[in-house]
Order: sequence, then structure tokens, then C-alpha cells
Amino acid sequence: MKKTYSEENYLKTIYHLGKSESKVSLKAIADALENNPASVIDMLRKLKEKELITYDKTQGAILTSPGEIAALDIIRKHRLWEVFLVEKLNYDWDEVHHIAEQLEHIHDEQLAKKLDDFLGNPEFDPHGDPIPASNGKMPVYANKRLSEFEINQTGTVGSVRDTSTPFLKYLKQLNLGLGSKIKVLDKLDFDQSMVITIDDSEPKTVSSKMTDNILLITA
Amino acid sequence: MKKTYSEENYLKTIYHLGKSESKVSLKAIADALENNPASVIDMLRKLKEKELITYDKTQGAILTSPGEIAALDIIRKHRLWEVFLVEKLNYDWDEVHHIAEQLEHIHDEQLAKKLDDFLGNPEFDPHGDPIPASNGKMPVYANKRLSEFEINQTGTVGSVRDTSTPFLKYLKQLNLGLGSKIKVLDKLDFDQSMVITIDDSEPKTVSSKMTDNILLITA
DNA sequence: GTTGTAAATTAGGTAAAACTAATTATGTAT
DNA sequence: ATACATAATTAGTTTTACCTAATTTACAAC
Repeated sequence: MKKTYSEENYLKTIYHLGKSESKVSLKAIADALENNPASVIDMLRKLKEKELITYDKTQGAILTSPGEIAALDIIRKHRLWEVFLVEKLNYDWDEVHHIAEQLEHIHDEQLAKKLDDFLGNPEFDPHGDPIPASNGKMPVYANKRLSEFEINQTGTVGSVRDTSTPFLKYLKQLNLGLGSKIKVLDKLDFDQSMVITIDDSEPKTVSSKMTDNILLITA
Repeated sequence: MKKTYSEENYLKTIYHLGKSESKVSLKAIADALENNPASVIDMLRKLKEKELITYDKTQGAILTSPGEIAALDIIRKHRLWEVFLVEKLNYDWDEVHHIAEQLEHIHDEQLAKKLDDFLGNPEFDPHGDPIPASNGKMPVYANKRLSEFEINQTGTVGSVRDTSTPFLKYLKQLNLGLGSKIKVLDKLDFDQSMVITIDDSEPKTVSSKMTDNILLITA
């Protein structure tokens, strides 16, 4: 089912709003798109008719499965084009958004895949946002240092910033690797060292030098 | 003055039709765009209002100077994107037209120039059509073999296909170089040799092997 | 519980760009 | 010169995606 430029923008907006808020209200969409609420309700009815969203006043707008697939497809194209503009055409990362807003609506069966391959299948766009795969899956990414965690917060180790042998040996000795589940039990104010559990084993104390170099995927 | 998608398509179409026919009739535009004549006349009035064309029933549509600049800008973008699609994304030359039709309408001040530089400032698109420079100038190009000329046709030598020393020496001896003006006086059926003048000097007879390797710019 | 405000909705309207159907103008052939 | 076909034009309609203005609904404060 082909979609108009405007429908695509609504789907994309509903997707983004749904990530940050639990309810996607008509008002929120109107604000995000800088459209009149009266215009928005028309479009919501149209998208509902096409079964791309569900909508009612109390639940707000929710993407159906086909709606989410469509939204992710547009976001994928948007982010791939941003990579192209920055890496190939030498735009600055802050100049590319409005161009990608146009490019994301180019329709062609093969285009996203060919562009993706040409760019070397990047996982993140120039702003660090993950690029959905063609099946809609987002790459999970490690974006938060262990040192920034609060007490009782948990996460999964996604990458390490220090790749020196001594550091990696130390991690091995701790039984900590990519995928390990970490929970912070305590944070010591005076030197920022932490008491943590690794995969629910016995608690261990680690230094701030260590926690600064571990990047985790938050839940 | 910013232009709509549709206005841009009309300007482009009028430009192309103007190259092949002396009068660009309403009917011709309607056929080219597969639009109803009634729709076309509305748009012609709008473009006339904006002083991008002149139009009347007897003269047909004629681009004004700003109209032609706008048309060439769109054609430039179309052809640059075609080069991108074929050379960078590995599309076949016959698959790219409908994608370029969409990409040509992307608006950004710097985009065409950056794309042009990225592609290495190509002079021709994958179909061999010349890419207008940003100032609207078309590269002149040698596209026709002397062997394909008719009797009495004239042209200017643009390039040679055989760059071997013996061939170039032979040309020098004939006083023929890039820029020489050629006129065909006669074509001999039995071996396809030709009688030509070079820069209006005395007639000379040249073989088909020679005429096959000379590319000319037609008037 | 009444009231005030924000959100949602309805009703009706506009602009762009297309359409159909009817009409007028033009040009060519006999 | 008339008639016929083709081209140009007019009038009125449709669709998409917006809008404004008025109304209704929801909910929080007192």
C-alpha cells in the first residue's frame, strides 16, 4: 500500500512520540508537526481507516504492526541518507536534517538496500541514532558508562572503551564480558568506586577508572 | 522564488519539448505529462503569472530567462542523481529514470554542487546526455560519427575514437583537428568512403575506416 | 459539585493540482 | 466555402491536506 508524503510524516512522528511518551495524544502530534489539531484529527482518521494506527481519545495514537513497519522504513531511509550526506558529501552533521526529511520520502524498492550497502551498512547515523535494519530491527547499542549508573540500576555490557590487554585481562578475571549483566549495589562518594554484581554472582568493588571504560545497554 | 514539484515538472517538460520542436503547444505538454489539457492550461497561466514562461495559443509556451534557469537546474540535478545511482549504487542505466524524477526535486542550496564534486564533476549522465553546469551552460559534446552523416551535412570535430599515432599523423596531414569544420559533399555507396571539405578547403576523399573514428558536434 | 482550562472534535472553508464535459477556435481537405 | 477534425478554452468538480472558528468533552482546582 503506497503512502503519501504526509502520511509518512505522521507515521514517523507517531513512532518517535511513542518512544518518549506513553500516550501519543492528538495535541502532541499537532505540536510536533506544527499542524492544527483539526488537521491532525483528519489525518488520524485516515490512518486509522488504512489500519496503520489505532486511535481514540483516551489511548491516543498507536501504530499497528504495518504502521510500525512503515515508520521504521522511513526512519531507516532518513538515517541512511544522513550518513550519506555527512560521510560522502561532507555536510556537517547539523546541516543534514532538513535534506534527509525530503530524501526519506523517495520511493524505490531497491534504494534503501543499495544505499545501505554503498555506505558499508552503518549501524548509526551521524547523530548516533541507530539505523533500523530492513526487517525493522534496531541495533542495540551501548551508550551509557557504568560510572553514570545509579544505585540499583542494571544494564548489559555492550562495549569497552579501553581495549588494552591489561584492562581486558582484568575483566576476564572478574568474569565480565560483552553481554554480562551488571547491577550497581553501591556507589562510594569519596572515590566514585562502585560495588556491583556481575551476572548475579557475589558483589565486587571496582574503581572509577574501571567503571568509566565500560559501556552498557540500558533496559 | 520557490517552486512546487509540479511547477518544476512543467518547466522541465517545456524545456525538453522546446529543444525538439519549434513550438511547444499545450497539447504537446499535455501528452508529455499525460495530463488533461484543461489541467495544463491552468498551470500555464500560473507559470505565466510568475513570469517563468510566456504563453499564447499561436506561440505556444516559451521559457523566460528565469524559467530556463530553473529548468536547467532541475535537469542538472536529475542527471547528477542518475550518475550517482548508476556509478555509486550500481543501478543499471535503464532503472534510474523514475528515481531521478523524484530526487531532482530535493531542495537544498548546496546539494547539487556537493553531489557534483563527489561524483567528480561528470559532464554526461549514464545515457550520454550532457549535464548543465551550475551556470546553466551545457557541455558541448561530440556524439555523431562522420560515417553517419548525410550528404551536405556539416559538423565540428569534437573527438577522435582512435588515438593511435598513425591515425593522428594522417589527420595532421589532412589539416584536420579538434574544431575543424567538416562538410560532406558525397558518399560512395560501394565502400562507404566520403568526399568532404575540411574548413572549406579543397575536397578530399576519406575511407570509412577514417570516418568511423571521427566524432562530431552537430549544429 | 461547580467552574475554568486544556484537549478533542465538528463544521465549514481554502489552495493546489488534478479531473470531466461542454464549448469555441483553428486549420485542412474537399 | 463549408465541414470536419484537432486544439484551445471555459465551467464546474474532486481530492488532499491544510486552515479558522465554534463547540463539546475531560479533568483538575477550589
